[in-house]
Amino acid sequence: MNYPRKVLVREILVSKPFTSLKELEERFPEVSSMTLRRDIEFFERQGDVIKVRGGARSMKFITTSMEESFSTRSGAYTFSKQKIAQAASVFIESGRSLFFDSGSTVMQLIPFIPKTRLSVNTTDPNLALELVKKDNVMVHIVGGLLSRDNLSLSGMQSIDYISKTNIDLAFISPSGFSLKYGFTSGNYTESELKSAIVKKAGCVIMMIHSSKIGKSLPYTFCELGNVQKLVTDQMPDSEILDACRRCGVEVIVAK
Amino acid sequence: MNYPRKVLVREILVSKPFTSLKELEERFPEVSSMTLRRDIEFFERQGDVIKVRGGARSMKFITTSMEESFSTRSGAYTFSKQKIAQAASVFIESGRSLFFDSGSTVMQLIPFIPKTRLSVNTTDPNLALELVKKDNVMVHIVGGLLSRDNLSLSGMQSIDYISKTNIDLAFISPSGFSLKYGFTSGNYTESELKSAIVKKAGCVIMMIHSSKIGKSLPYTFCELGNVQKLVTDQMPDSEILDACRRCGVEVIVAK
DNA sequence: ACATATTGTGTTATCTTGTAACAAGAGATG
DNA sequence: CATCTCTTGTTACAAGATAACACAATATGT
Repeated sequence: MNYPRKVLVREILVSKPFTSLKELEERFPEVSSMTLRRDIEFFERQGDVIKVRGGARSMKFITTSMEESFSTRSGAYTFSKQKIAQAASVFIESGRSLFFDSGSTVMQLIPFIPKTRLSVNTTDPNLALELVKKDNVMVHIVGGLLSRDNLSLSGMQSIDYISKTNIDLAFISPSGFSLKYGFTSGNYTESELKSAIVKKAGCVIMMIHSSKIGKSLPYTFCELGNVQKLVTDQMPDSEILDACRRCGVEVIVAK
Repeated sequence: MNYPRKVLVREILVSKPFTSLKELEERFPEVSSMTLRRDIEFFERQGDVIKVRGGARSMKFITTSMEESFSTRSGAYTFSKQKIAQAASVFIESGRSLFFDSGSTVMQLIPFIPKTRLSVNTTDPNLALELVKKDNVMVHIVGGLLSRDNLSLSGMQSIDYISKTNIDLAFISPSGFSLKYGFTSGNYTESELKSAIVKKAGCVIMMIHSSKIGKSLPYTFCELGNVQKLVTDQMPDSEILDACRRCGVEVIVAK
């Protein structure tokens, strides 16, 4: 089975994001366009390309272009999460040791990280893999058990790790916040870890989407009094604002 | 900005691999098909779908179907690496605590892991994220500094982590092996860590592609005498075989 | 409030592209 | 040598995509 044409067609197809049928026709005038269509069909079955009107798009490029947008906008409320991230990012100063919580809100911080020497610790391997692309950041992953639910690390080893790490600034995104229960999480080992981080961090910045304010989950990992900044996307109600004022928590509403 | 239709359209589009325009027309008879086309166009720009003849294909499904083949076939010598992995996998027993080194060779182990309760520690976040999809495995990530070069973890914290972890079986893939220098690596902190792992592991299985035998890199992390098994894809020369026999190393050639 | 942009939508006519079906040629296989 | 399968070419037809314009609804600025 030797199809020199097919091999060449494949090379062309995978070499760039889109190849038009026209292009192939010009490149291979010795065969009919139907044959080239069939070639495209063949490589679609192989999973190399995906047939679109007028030609084919290379899978390789589809996935890489996906990844770019993936890290920035995934899930719900992306726009407001970006705003929150941007507002929170102003507290990042050169040379600091940071902690980044797992989750989509904190993930949005990545594009806003200033180009200065930084050290970041995180419990989120996906976030770490994104972060390592920025070459001004030393990326540390907190060891521990990887949870299947939210792909974040926690457990005994992670607490041990944190106990030996100095953190200037911790960016945490809680699953819920209410005046009654404080900042809460849905997972025991995780809340245990977050709790340890809050204790060690010089400054705790809570990044919380307005939709999570008023909600509470089973495990409280810290009280309002333990944090320094609260960044959200909508002005919280006066009761919460009062409480923040009493506790000395600066409230930042991202616009 | 409230487009109830668009939200619904999106839900339909991303819920399955392919949605035909017809389908959307039936679901939304109140708008023209042109509008639905434009919706598809919109979500194509968003990166949610990709427009094909007759409708749209969901990105989510495209990438997941891609990933299947991605984790298995990536990089050079994939076929022999799979063979090595398969041969090495027979040593995995239920209930054991394993260590998986970073790298493509060890990555190939994943499909061959038996469906029994296992605990795996790894320095490779990508490997961990693959592994966590298998729900019989407890996945632990060794904490530490994430290297930009090979996306693996090492450093002080990782050694600390290993010192507190019991490992029955360690699967390591060295960058080089020669009789003169033993098993070598190109990175100091990594070789330091690998060295610590070899010391702690009950059984060390070296997975090494034939192309790396005879090569040596700057840092030796262990000698032939420290390992129990050596899995490779081609019969090594007699000098190496002799040395293995003297050191009590079982040589497995994957076929 | 008014006038002006902007945006979303519908309609049509036209054109491009894809498909299906059949036929012919080239190797392979008995 | 007959037959089978696989690839390719041809044609006619159907389906889908696009562009251009028109109109309404909503935003925006004064």
